[in-house]
Amino acid sequence: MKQQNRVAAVDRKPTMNDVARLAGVGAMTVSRVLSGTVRVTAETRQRVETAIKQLKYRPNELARAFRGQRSHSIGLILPSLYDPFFATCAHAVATVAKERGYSVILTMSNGDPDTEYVEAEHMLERHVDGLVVIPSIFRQTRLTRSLFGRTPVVAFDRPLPDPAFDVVLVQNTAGARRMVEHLIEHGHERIAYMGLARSLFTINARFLGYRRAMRDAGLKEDSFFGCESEENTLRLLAEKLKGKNAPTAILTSNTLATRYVLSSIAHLGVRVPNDLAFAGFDDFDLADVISPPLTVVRQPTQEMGRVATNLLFDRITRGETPHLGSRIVLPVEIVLRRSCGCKHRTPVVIH
Amino acid sequence: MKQQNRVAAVDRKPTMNDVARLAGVGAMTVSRVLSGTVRVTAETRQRVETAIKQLKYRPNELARAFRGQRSHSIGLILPSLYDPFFATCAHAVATVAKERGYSVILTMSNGDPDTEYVEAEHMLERHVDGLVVIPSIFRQTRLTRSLFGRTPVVAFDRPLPDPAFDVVLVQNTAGARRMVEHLIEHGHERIAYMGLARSLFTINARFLGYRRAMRDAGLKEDSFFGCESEENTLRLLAEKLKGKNAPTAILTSNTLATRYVLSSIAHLGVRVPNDLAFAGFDDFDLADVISPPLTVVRQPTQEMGRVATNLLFDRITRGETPHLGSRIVLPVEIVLRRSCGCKHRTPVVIH
DNA sequence: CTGTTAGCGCATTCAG
DNA sequence: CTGAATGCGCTAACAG
Repeated sequence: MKQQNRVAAVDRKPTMNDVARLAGVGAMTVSRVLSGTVRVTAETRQRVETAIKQLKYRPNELARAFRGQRSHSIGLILPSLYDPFFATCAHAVATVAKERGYSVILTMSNGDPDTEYVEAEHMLERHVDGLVVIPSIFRQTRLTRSLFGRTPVVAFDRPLPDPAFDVVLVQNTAGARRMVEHLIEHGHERIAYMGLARSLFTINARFLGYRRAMRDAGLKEDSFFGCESEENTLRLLAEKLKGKNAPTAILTSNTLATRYVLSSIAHLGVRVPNDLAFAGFDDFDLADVISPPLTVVRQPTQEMGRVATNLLFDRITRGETPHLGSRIVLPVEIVLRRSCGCKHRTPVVIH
Repeated sequence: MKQQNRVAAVDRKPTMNDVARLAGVGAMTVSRVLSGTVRVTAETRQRVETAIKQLKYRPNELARAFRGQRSHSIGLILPSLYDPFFATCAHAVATVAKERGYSVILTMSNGDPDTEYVEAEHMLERHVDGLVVIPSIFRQTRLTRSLFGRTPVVAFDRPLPDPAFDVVLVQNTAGARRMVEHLIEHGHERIAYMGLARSLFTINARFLGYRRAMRDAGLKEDSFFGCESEENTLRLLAEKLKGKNAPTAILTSNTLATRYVLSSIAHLGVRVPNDLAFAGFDDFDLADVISPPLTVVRQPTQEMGRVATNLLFDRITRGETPHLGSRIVLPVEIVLRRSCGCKHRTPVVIH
């Protein structure tokens, strides 16, 4: 019976000491070869590298993190991954982290402040070097600066109440406002805003833009924040459309609301844009495939995730936690398709 | 000037020893209070807990993992998070991990075998207790059992070549086959299969189901695997529809292909299901909102992620890495809406 | 019931 | 240029 290679027979994972012994050098020399920070004789390096390969040695990042007071990982807390918007954000964050050689620890808050808090604590226990988070609910979140100590935290998509946190947002208010102005240019005067709970920062910010545009035009606002379910939305839209001051145009607060309204519109047999013009906030994958193609405010989703993560790495690198965080607001685009009444054969993008 | 609380003035994070000192006990006692595995006098426990609160002590999970040879984290490698299908999988995996008190380290392969390999190595360096992965490309993946040593790995959605890996799949072939049979029942004889690259396991498996159904019915197959872009798909569909043996029904391989075909259909002004019946593999959010609502094979996406992750935890708990992995195949459903020619007002789900 | 010792794998500090 | 000692924070094993 052939003897097992002694090397492979070792049960536990090889350590730096194993490598050093095999190469006939000290552990430090191995460490130096690995890190490359200090000069080592070519011949010694060679011996070490051979030993590493022979043992299939892999540095223990856990030990390294433990020792070095730097975990080379960041935390990412999102409400959910079911929403493609959040998933896209996550992709962007993870991509930037990878570029920096960092790992991402992912967790979801489900939009619940308590879960969010507990998960943030877990991240802290894991000694993440920093945290990127899409906060749960503005008025209810338990995330405070003191919770995190010196660990940098960047919020994005939605702000955190404590201004000490950095935050990256998009032009929610301005975007909604411009969209409404466009609808007004189409001649609409009865424009409704349909959204999810106003307690969500983005939904509210967009509403404010809607309201501003309506007021500036001397029009009466007509908004509804109960689009939490398909049923509710259908019921409401049916009512609205039946009334004698029925809206002739609608702006939805986000993709979920858009989806519900779209479904309701189909149920009710309303024709878009003839019976009702329609625009949504947040672009999505099938927006230009459905009929008619949907006019939307497009937010720079990936960009937002990238900017937030880069900002976090700035903080990590500099090691400072300023008293007042940065507030970065990214521009949105208006994508004119046909649901608003435009006749463009292909989308027109306004910056 | 009021003196800063001595406790808060400490710069570094408090350690177990700090707590022990403050409570006037040994570090082990603190450890025991925390773990709760050994009995401690109520009074002592009280003192320790007070000290913990006072110092805002948080156990260092890094040290614990390092010491305990168990990182309490699992790795998750996905091709991408842009695809809502993958994102849904990720959500399921992360949810199960959270239930078990585990962290998830997330990374993307971008469908590239080399990236996948490098990322797997990173996971190993981080000493994840296990790995859940949606592999890149069957014939090209470099993920082998020997790479991982004793670290358990579960593949899902797509298998890995090495049968030593556990894998969780859905009924790709049977699902496609039944869908085609349904199309045949509608009287179609020229049914086309349109898909992405056949090198992808799922796309190929579904094609096999399509082919089987066609052959069993004595029909001629007509398939195309170039739906990698909107342009390609449009060009191809236009050609196909122009030909004298133009298909009267189409089955698409997945949501991306469905999207491209949908867009092409809109461009070409083809009416569904009158001019062309249409069914897709994989349900998606707007499938029942578009017009006509789309008939699809629905796969149990979340369930697949959950099952895979639970299987992984089984392996982790048992500490065994069997020579032959399990192969779990989850059932799919046929969701009959209207694009196939059915008249149902609401979807009919066939199990 | 509680304290002491020791060591997980690595890299900083200090010698040689 | 290289090696030895030391300790990061925690917990198993052993004493007391």
